[in-house]
Amino acid sequence: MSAPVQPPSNALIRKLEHYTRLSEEDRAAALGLCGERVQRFRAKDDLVREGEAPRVVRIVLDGWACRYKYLEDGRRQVVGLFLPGDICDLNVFLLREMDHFIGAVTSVAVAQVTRDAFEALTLAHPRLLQALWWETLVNMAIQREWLMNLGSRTAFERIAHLMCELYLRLGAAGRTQGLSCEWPLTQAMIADITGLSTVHVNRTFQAVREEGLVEVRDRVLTIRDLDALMQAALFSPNYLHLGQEGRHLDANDGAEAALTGRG
Amino acid sequence: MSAPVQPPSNALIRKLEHYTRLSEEDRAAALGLCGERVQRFRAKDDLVREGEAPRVVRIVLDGWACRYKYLEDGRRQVVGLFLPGDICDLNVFLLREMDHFIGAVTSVAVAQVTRDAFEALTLAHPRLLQALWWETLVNMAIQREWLMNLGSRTAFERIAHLMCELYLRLGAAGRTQGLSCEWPLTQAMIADITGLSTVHVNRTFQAVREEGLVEVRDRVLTIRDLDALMQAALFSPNYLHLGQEGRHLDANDGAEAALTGRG
DNA sequence: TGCCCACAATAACATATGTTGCACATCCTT
DNA sequence: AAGGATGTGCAACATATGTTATTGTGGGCA
Repeated sequence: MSAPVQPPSNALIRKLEHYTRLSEEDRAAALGLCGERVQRFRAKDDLVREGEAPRVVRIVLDGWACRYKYLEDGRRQVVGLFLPGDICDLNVFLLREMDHFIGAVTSVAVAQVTRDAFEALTLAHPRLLQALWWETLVNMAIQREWLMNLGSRTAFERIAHLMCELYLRLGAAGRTQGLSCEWPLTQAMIADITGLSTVHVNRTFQAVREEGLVEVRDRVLTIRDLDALMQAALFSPNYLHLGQEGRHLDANDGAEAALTGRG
Repeated sequence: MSAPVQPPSNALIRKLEHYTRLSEEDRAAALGLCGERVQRFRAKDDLVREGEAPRVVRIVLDGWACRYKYLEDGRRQVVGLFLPGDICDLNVFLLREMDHFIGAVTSVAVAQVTRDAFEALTLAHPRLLQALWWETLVNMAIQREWLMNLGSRTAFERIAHLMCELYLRLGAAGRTQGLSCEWPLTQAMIADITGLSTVHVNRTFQAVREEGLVEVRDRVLTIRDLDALMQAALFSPNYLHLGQEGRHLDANDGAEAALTGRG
């Protein structure tokens, strides 16, 4: 119905090629997935609601989304962020009902792949399926690192760590420019991600800026000292599993270069 | 070499049948997986170390294990618990190196399935593979709920929630008796799971007991009032995705009955 | 028998983070 | 131009949780 979105370069493919080199056909197949039933949502709308029966696999083409849950008394926790190229859940349709919400952080475009379409495509392209499995494993690793964040890091470290992670993840999807990337997160949102109060996020966010580590202006984050930021966050990029092979080497791309910095 | 372990009833199969009814052949195939290269570890030994290249899929047959990570300065966080019947990571071998440790909590027996064996078996038994995918999705849901715990719940709620979760997970694996289950966790361990200090775990653990919600003696947890415990924890079992169909209905099994209690 | 070690318990105190409440921009709508 | 919504900044104060240190207990082991 609506015309498929063509992001500057396809974020999913770009990301998957951090894991493996895809053949021309695999790339075409991946592009096919991204062209399935593209739908747009406005910021703050829900793509998926708790209790629904999952029917499709969603791929974020553009914009940011998040997973979140509520406690009975209204406390809200964001338990995951989707950036361009991220897949909401391979094979979700095996579950009877969703245990959480997925909401749009910014306006987003998502491809919605039916079970049949998904199975047909991956059956024909085992290498692509393997790459999607890798994506799943990396997502699980990111969840684990978020547990580290909430369980063991201070407020300052959590916020700095979030910045490092998002910057590198966006870099892997080809969505950074030098040391800058979009930063659409409000402080209330950061509070729900980091498990802090908005007031404390405000205090701490300022501290990160005052240390000269980052700048934020017009919804754009610019990292002033990536090394220092990573150190302050106790950030180690290994959990992102962005290998060396098959990388796009943009002269201009700080995010990818940073990966070699530390083990 | 060593004789395959035969737990009272196979925890993996028992758990998978909460999702789907397996055919005789599927069950035999699952048992085959559990018989692969069985190895035993003593409590506190590591099964897997950070930085290693993952070669096999591990299935916990008996005993408890955990995933954990360190921050550079030594802070430790447990980011997951493996109970009997749990699978360490489907397809881990797609990753170049482990980003965390897996350690034995108690003495454990694990099956170690090579990539080839795994692929051969699941190729022949698509329904089993689907059940294993379900297992993976549930593990991701559990991770999300742990994020809720660390990000949004108080110390009291975290500990109560952990008890509810482990009791129900053990129940799904056929490892509970009435309202009791094994409880091998030291308070230091609980601290690393819940992101609290040992001192505060001690205080809070006592509070949970003094509220009359649970009792612990000789490494056995007995829940005195499951409903009240769940309420105090803001616990909702939906994220465990233990459906109604295909259940083993043991008269004696409080854990399964509890699932119907709330949505 | 005696020593050591792991684990639980407690006390006194320190502090990171939460809460309440308000002020002040900016931006959009009417 | 007014009004509301949304997001940031800030102050004063409250408290949940962390820290350090010590004690007691039981089990394993020489």
